[in-house]
Amino acid sequence: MQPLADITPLVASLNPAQKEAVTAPPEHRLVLAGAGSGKTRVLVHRIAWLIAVEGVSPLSILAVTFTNKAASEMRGRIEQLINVPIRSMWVGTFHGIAHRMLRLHWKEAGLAQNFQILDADDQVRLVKRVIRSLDLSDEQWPPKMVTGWINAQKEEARRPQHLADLGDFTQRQYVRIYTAYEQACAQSGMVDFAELLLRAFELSRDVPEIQAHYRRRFRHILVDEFQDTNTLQYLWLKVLAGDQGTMFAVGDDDQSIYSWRGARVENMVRLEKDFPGTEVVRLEQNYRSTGTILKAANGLIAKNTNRLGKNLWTDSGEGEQIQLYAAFNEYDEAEFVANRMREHIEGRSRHSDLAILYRSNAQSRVLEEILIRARIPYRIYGGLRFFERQEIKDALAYLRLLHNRDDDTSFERAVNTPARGIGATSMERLREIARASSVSLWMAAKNAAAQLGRSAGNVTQFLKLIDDLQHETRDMELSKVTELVIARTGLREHYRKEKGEQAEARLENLDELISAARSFETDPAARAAAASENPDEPVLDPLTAFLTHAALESGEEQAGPGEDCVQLMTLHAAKGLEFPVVFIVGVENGLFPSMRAVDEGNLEEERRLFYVGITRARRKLYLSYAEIRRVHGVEQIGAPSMFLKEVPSECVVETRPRAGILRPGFGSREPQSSYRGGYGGYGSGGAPGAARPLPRSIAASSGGLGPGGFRLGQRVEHPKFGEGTILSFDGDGDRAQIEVKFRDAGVKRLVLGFANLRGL
DNA sequence: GCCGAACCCCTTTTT
DNA sequence: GGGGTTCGGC
Repeated sequence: MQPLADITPLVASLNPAQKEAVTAPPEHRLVLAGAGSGKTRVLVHRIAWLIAVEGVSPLSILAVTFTNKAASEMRGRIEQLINVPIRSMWVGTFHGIAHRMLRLHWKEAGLAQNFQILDADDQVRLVKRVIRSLDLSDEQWPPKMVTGWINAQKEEARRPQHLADLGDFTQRQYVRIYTAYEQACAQSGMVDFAELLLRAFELSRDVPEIQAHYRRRFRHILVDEFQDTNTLQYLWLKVLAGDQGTMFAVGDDDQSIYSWRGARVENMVRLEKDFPGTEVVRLEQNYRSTGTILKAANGLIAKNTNRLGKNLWTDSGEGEQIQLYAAFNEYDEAEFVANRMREHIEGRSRHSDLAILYRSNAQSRVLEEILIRARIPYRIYGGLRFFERQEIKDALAYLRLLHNRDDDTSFERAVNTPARGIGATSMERLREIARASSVSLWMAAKNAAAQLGRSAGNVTQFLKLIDDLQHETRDMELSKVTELVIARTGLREHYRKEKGEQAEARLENLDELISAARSFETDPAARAAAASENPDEPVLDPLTAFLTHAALESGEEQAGPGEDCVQLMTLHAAKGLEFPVVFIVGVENGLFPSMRAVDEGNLEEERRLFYVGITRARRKLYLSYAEIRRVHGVEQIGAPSMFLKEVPSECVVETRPRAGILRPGFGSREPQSSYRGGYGGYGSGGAPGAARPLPRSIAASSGGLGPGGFRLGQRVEHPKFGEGTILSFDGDGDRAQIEVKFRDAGVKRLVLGFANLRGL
């Protein structure tokens, strides 16, 4: 590669730390990149630098991300920066890259050539069927939990044989299910998400030629969001790097919020040990937020122990204070948000400049309700994605069955959708037959349809339908195939008969699927040419490519261009994004930090989540909590989040509610100030950093305590059940009941007079 | 076998 | 409170 004559564009816009990371010699680097410090920028410029200045071939670069969005953004920005074709460069998600390898080396990996990817939903269904096939009860062995366990094993690179001798009865059953599940996957040619990674790892570790090939090829491995890697991903990268490859890992331990799905922050420290000579570069200058917002974030995160250590700073101004609002309830909170949004919109903000972040998805409902009433256009992220929709999965099941008759998961789904008179009893019998002779459902149906009694004819007809479709569509373009499948299987008619708005949307989605298929159509001659041109690139037939796309990229949920909406999402979903104005709602104990996090003592991750939320804001941040909130249909009284005390008080100003709002549930026009009296609030005096009074909840100000002098949320001890937290009160006087969540004994409802509870 | 009613769960989620 | 699943009647 000819080095660029002028490297100015690669480094001119970088600050010293960024420049150091970008222009470092090709050795191991760990870049600790604080929020908003130009992490992606460094990654992109680093790749460009390697190619344009170090003369590295794009072929020897492997760049890995977690999401497709991050991968395509990276690709786009590199292409923008240097005028070099990088088509052949491996930039992608962990799963995408693993998939690529497995398509190229399916034989060595021990997979079927036409293997398909099992999504999370299908995986649970399959595990459930496996549990039942082992004559275990799926109540005693909840499929979701077992699936989670299996995935956790895979993410630690553990196969059943590594677990066989360990453990108690429960574990032995788990291992039994894991083993049977693996067999089921193998038989139907299915690979789940974790399996993609595990296979690719084992392939790279155990097959010498393949290991040598990729080690020779990938001399430069770059990883984004390194704090989110799990054990398996780490091990895989390590195998690929070997002795010669250099690692360039970018991450932020303070933004590690996915430990619950296997992410290991420790990998950052491990990297330094496993890759000798790793130099650490810290990016601490923030280009996103105001000084005030950063000060709040820094103050908060400083409460965590176990940090690699970093302090964000900015040379932009202090900006406005953070506004904190104490709402009566979730409706008042939502109205506060809507009102402030309106002010911003009447100012010069676009809708899309504004975002509402919350801890749990359930919180979006009320916000939505109020936004609709306020006529503020909004968009919720994190709903069902396109390829996860029922009607889409139905249609895909048929396509997959055309592709691979042994795909039991698709058989199960397609066989009676729409209803064909093949019900639970017949299917149970069919499963037994298949199990007895270790064949797929398709084979079992083919061989033994006659044994199915009344529904035998229906089953035979179904088999014929699939076979006929196969013949008819042999030379058809993919979109035509899809169209025909939707028509001939009766799916379209099925959804046409359904009434309501949703049914209409479903028909539209099916049409959308047909046009999506169109973009995967390729000419066989062109494919052959591509395959011979680049042997390191798997060339997929249109159907395989389409099905893979459906599994690996479950559909964009980005607002379309020109769509100017306020954005709603969970704090988790907000990671990596930024907005001029951010509202974080529901900042209450029990919700944020969540009850569970408190119980499990996992406050640090919860605090990091708040840190992530705060650092999403560029210009203005609003925080709010509700004193009363309906949770699962029950009113609960909440206290402001413990994290609020950890934000430096001078950053926050408490905004008082408008006077004259009815206090819900009390029916009086009592002005707020009268029962809020005495609340010191934030930023209203007192030395910075000094102990501040916590805002009192309604409970506290209205006589406060529940019957017996206990508070909601209070820790109590019961002579028999041990320690717990008060969830709710019911009634008063002698018959007052109290609901307590005990640490070990679960939730109990007790009559207060007899409970003999002791406050802690 | 099909459909409506009771029942049960309930943080966060990408691939 | 709401959505998915299972159960029971037809």
